[in-house]
Amino acid sequence: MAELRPTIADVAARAGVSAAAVSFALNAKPGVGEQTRRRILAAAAELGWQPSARARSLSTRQALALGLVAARPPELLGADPFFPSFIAGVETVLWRTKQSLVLQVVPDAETEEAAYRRLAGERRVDGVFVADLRRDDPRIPLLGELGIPAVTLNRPGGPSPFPAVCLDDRPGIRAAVEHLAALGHTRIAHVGGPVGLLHGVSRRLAWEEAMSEAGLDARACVEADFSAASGAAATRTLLDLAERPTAIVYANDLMAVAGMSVASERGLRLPYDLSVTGFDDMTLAAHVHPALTTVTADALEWGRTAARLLLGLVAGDRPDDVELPPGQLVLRRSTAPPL
Amino acid sequence: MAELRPTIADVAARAGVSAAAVSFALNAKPGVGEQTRRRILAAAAELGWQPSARARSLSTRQALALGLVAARPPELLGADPFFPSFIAGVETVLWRTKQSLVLQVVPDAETEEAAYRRLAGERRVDGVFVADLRRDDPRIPLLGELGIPAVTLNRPGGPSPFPAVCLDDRPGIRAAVEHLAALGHTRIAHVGGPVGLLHGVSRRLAWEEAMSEAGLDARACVEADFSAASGAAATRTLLDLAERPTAIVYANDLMAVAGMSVASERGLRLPYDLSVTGFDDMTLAAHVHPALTTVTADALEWGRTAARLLLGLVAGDRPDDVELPPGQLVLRRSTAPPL
DNA sequence: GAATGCTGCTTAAGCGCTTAAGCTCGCGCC
DNA sequence: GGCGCGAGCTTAAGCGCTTAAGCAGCATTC
Repeated sequence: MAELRPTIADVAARAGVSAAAVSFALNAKPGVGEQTRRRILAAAAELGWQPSARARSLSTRQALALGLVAARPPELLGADPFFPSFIAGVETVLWRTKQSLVLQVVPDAETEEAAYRRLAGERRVDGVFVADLRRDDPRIPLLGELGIPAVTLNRPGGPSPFPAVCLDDRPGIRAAVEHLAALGHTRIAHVGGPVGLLHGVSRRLAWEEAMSEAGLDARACVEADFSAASGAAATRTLLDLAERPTAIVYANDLMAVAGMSVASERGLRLPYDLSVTGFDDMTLAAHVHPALTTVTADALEWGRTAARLLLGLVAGDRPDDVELPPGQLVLRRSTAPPL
Repeated sequence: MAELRPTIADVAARAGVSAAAVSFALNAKPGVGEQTRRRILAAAAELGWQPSARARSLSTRQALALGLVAARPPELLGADPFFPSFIAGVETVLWRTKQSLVLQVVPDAETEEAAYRRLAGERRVDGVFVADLRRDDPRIPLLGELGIPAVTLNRPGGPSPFPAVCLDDRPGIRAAVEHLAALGHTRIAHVGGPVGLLHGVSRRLAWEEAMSEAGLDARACVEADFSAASGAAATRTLLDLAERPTAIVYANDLMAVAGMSVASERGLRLPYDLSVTGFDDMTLAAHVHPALTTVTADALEWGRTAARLLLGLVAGDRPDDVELPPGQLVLRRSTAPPL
């Protein structure tokens, strides 16, 4: 019923040329006269022909696709605004180059490795993005061994053969601490991400540094895992402290929002009894009460840049690392001088 | 430097057989002796050979991939917990079948159409998921014309050649209204999604029906767009009403959380001055203050089921629509009798 | 006027698989 | 002993493109 979709041969026949000529015309290669080229393009349009990506990629040895594997438990994946925005950024550039994004969501780190092996082994993608870097991340050597181009989000701790797109989260955290210190806070706690994750520790270290520079004691720190539940739990721990903090710097917005709720629940009035800062500036941050003072993180731009870099790498460039402008502290209502 | 990856010919040579035999052995087809099969598999393992997905799909005429196009503005994409969870569900089943997911994120409905055309035209995917159905959704005829298998999330309004995976959101909304009415509320407002979206109107209609069944007046309704900002704005409108509602049923959690913040900001004490319900049960819902009474929506399971259905369809089945169990109202602290 | 070079095509091979068809055994059977 | 037959392979074609190499025709060049 539905007739087979046209192939390059059909287009060639209709335009009265060989298949090779069609290919040349389509890819804007020299060797086809202007007249003929137009005739071919017209024929292609009339037949509604689009070259088959599979045939193309078999003969060009390119997948014309990039891969992203997200190793997060499903519930965190849904809550965290990072991936969707990053992906949206990636897509804006892939769209233009007619490439596509192959996404793999896996529950844990073991499956993650298998996912990379598969993506590379089956040659489904020309390159991959590496997010959520861990300490001594096993993916770096793995990808090196698999021989697949990759771009890392931020620089891994050890040596890496891959270019990185970096967004320094330290200035934002420092700014938050400085802001709180300037308001008069002295007991500023931190709820961090997992120390296994590089951006977990980097935010924590930035907090410690800024604290010591401000001459403050940097001991009130709880490790959490970026989830709302863990943020709430960490907040309870901190609020139970004998010397209760008057401000908490959270490593992401999600935990900050959960923490604010815990504080409210305990009858603390925000921001007077407790000041709070987040990180990410997720859209909801501006719409909680009090609106959350946080640090922006342009995941969209991160995605765009990473995509451009990876495409370049795949095309044979030797791109340098790129440093994105660090996030800005945006002041809202969740911070105030301590009572 | 990195030697070329092995092809089926290398494996065949090493095992001392023809390429065809390797193919048979790999795909568990008859016609290869047990001995030989083992020898082939061993050779493949030694070389670390994996069949190239491109070559495979060219010759089998299958992309071995499914497509999902998400047409949402990037900021909403990031905030909404639906897509990530849905995708995670899809992936759990695709992982086993060695298929992959091709994701396209596009900013608007026009680009969306082009995205489907491209996915189908380039034959990058064997089938697509259709989410966020609209009234008289143009994608239904489009996909029919493109001749690509599809599965819709919920049933489109008009006739559709495609099977649907349905999750009825009406019982949840009705339960919310009934719960509020039972608590003694009479002025129960609704903040709905865009009427252009089927699940926007279906939730609204469910609210209206439940209201009229409870003998209540169903006029306090504001259309929003599922975003936090729009939820906040809608809430302001409602709270400005001469006859201020004592309860608001939101069409999703994000708007509900934003609405709660608006109410707090105005000095209303939740849930006493205003009861609130959400929809989706995003993880954050349990961690706001007061914890949000909402309706569960198992996006993960939705993804799993849709993936199975689509794989079946692609394989030539004629699957029936499947009806998922409707979401449950989960009672938390954001609802209470009116003062 | 033959050699040279370009332009604008065509031919043919190849990408790495799948699969229909064919071939070669060894075996049972009459 | 010849025959058919199935099991276990191999051969070869084909999937729909790309691209190196070839070739015809014509304009230049000396």
